[in-house]
Amino acid sequence: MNPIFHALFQKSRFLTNSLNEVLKQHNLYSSQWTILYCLQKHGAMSLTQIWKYLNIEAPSVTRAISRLEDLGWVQRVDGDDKREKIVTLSAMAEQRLPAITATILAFEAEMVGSLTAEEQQQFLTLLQKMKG
Amino acid sequence: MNPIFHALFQKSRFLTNSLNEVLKQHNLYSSQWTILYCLQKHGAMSLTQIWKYLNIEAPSVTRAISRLEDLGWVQRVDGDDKREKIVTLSAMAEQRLPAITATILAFEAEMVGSLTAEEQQQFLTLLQKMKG
DNA sequence: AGTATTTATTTAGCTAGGTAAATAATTTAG
DNA sequence: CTAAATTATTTACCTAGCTAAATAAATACT
Repeated sequence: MNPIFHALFQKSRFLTNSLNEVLKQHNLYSSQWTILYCLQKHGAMSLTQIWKYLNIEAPSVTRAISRLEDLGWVQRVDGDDKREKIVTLSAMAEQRLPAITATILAFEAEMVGSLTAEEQQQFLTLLQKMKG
Repeated sequence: MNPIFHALFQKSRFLTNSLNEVLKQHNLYSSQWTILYCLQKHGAMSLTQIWKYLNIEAPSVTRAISRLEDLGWVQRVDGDDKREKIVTLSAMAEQRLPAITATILAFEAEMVGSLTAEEQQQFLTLLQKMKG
């Protein structure tokens, strides 16, 4: 396997695992946090808006939202267009998200901390220059 | 989410999906190919050698090997140490792997082709410089 | 207005990773 | 030499992505 791909996949797995480790204290998984963060940033969103924004498929979002709803982090309500479901953060989520965001920011800072700001920018540029 | 992480996860997903697409013509999934490639490169390996080398957990390898065995790509034989199972490529795998490797190399070359050799090296260096 | 097409969501089922715990064989300690 | 600890693999079950197909509502066509 091309060493670039190998390293990229390894790093991706390592980072999600580490993120999950950090999120354990908040009883969350990384993909759940991704959705909560998205809702916090954009306000109420339909499922379609969420999966298009996160660039994952609809069924993955349906499942994640169902779980988050069971756990009390979000609510699903019918939209004016009765086909769509609008997802909103619960009061519990609004209350807890600041602390969670703080731990995430600390984690992210630590992870990329070994790179200078310039190197981080360089890395992003190269990543985006790759095909896809 | 930190844009570096976001971009890295997106790219990782995009690449595995693309790889799966390319491997469809050989009736393989990317993780299966990873193991076949590993065996081709190193010869017979025990399960433990495989999961340590690929840096994934043992149960993931057990499952993948079972599937590959069902499909006739590998055999599992008892080692001298009766606890361990040695995995070897089947004749079918030996016969087909060169063609598969060729399509993979073409795919990889296309994917990183938008970067110069120097940029590729730079990218790898930055990736490895990141924590983990 | 009534039918056909599109769109939003869900369901079912697949690969692919993870942890925790069970089992079986080997090695180590007393 | 036997009991305890370690090691290799497997099993069970979780998240997390995917595709294909089902369902229900809205829109477009004639």
